[in-house]
Amino acid sequence: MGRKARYDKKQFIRGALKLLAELGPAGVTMNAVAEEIGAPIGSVYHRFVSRDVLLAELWLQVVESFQKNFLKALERSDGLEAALHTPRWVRAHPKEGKVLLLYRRDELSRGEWPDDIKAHAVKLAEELNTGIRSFVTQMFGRMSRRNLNRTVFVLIDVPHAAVRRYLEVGAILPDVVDELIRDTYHAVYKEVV
Amino acid sequence: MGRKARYDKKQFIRGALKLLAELGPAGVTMNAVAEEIGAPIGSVYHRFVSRDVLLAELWLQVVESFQKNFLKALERSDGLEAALHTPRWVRAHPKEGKVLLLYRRDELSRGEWPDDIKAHAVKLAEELNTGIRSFVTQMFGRMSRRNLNRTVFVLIDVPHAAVRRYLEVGAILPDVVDELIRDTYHAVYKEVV
DNA sequence: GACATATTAGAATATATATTCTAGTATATA
DNA sequence: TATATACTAGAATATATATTCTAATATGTC
Repeated sequence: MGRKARYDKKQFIRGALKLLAELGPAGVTMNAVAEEIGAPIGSVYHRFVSRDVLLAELWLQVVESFQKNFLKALERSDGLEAALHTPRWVRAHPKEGKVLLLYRRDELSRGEWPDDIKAHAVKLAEELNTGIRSFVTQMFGRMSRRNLNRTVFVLIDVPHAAVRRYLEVGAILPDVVDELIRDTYHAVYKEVV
Repeated sequence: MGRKARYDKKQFIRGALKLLAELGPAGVTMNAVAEEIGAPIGSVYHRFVSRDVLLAELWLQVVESFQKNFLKALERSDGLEAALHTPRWVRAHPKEGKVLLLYRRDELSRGEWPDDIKAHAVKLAEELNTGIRSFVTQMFGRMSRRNLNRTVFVLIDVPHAAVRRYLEVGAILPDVVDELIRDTYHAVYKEVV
């Protein structure tokens, strides 16, 4: 019932993603998003309550994309694969990579989120959390704050740090990145592996 | 010649630093800066051409503060000390730490910088660059892109990554941070040290 | 003490964007 | 074919902040 839609959420999010990767947060104005896909601004607001929510959905989509295979590697107890997932994912998804690694969530979307979006965020956070915790238990035999810290560092923080520098200047990720991540992985897990 | 100043640059920068660390970039409005130190907004503009320039000067001051002892450690060819400088400096300068590690320069100050500020930035960048390069030469016997990459990773990227997570949530830096930085250092430099 | 001027004061203005609002359009359903 | 309504359209509005502007004020110099 009612007229057929010419533009849907996906298109607006794709447009916003492009603008965000190319111009940064300030470039993602509602007019720019509309223009990017040739829609009137009214149609953007027909889909998203606010810019804040549009960016929130974009953010969650990016996080979900990143986490998907990262968690799969963890489930296989393949820590090294999980650590190397970051550069690989970034190579395959350059725009998403920029969003995840160059901006902070609260820089993109600051207001209160609607319940469904908040729920989605909680779900993703919990998935990541339990994924890492069960990996730690597998890996070390038991959970401890220290082991958790080391794992988060090796599987997430270091890979992100290794990649970020290149994304900032828009350079292609060299292979050294993977090499460094690998070295760090073995160093920090030396007692275990 | 003229009346005595009641407010100087330093005070405004200090005020902006506090706001930035507490509220993020959006909290650093010109009115807020003025209010922070009880000055009229006209006096802020009397000292700084624009918000952009105020933030540029703040940024350079923070970078300079960070680099000072970092470079000293490098000059002593003390790579480990240089790597550990990040968590130590952040503990000693929490507000500056947040600014340097949580925000990107172009997020704070986007416009064209006046010549003197640009010159200052170039000077700092060159100092860091030559400091690292001469350290690499000392350390490895010769300069190479690969050795430079490894060094930047170990001395800067990894320490920053280890610290960032805690700054984001306003937590005190635990000792694990130093431990992890140390482990990574030895791992990546294993052929050398 | 008078003058020149660096500085304080803060109200007024400019500008950029998010958001709202009203009108028109196309399609599913009856 | 009539009707309800999801959607398109984009002009008008609201709002937040940076910036400008004009008028005082105090202090060093003559």
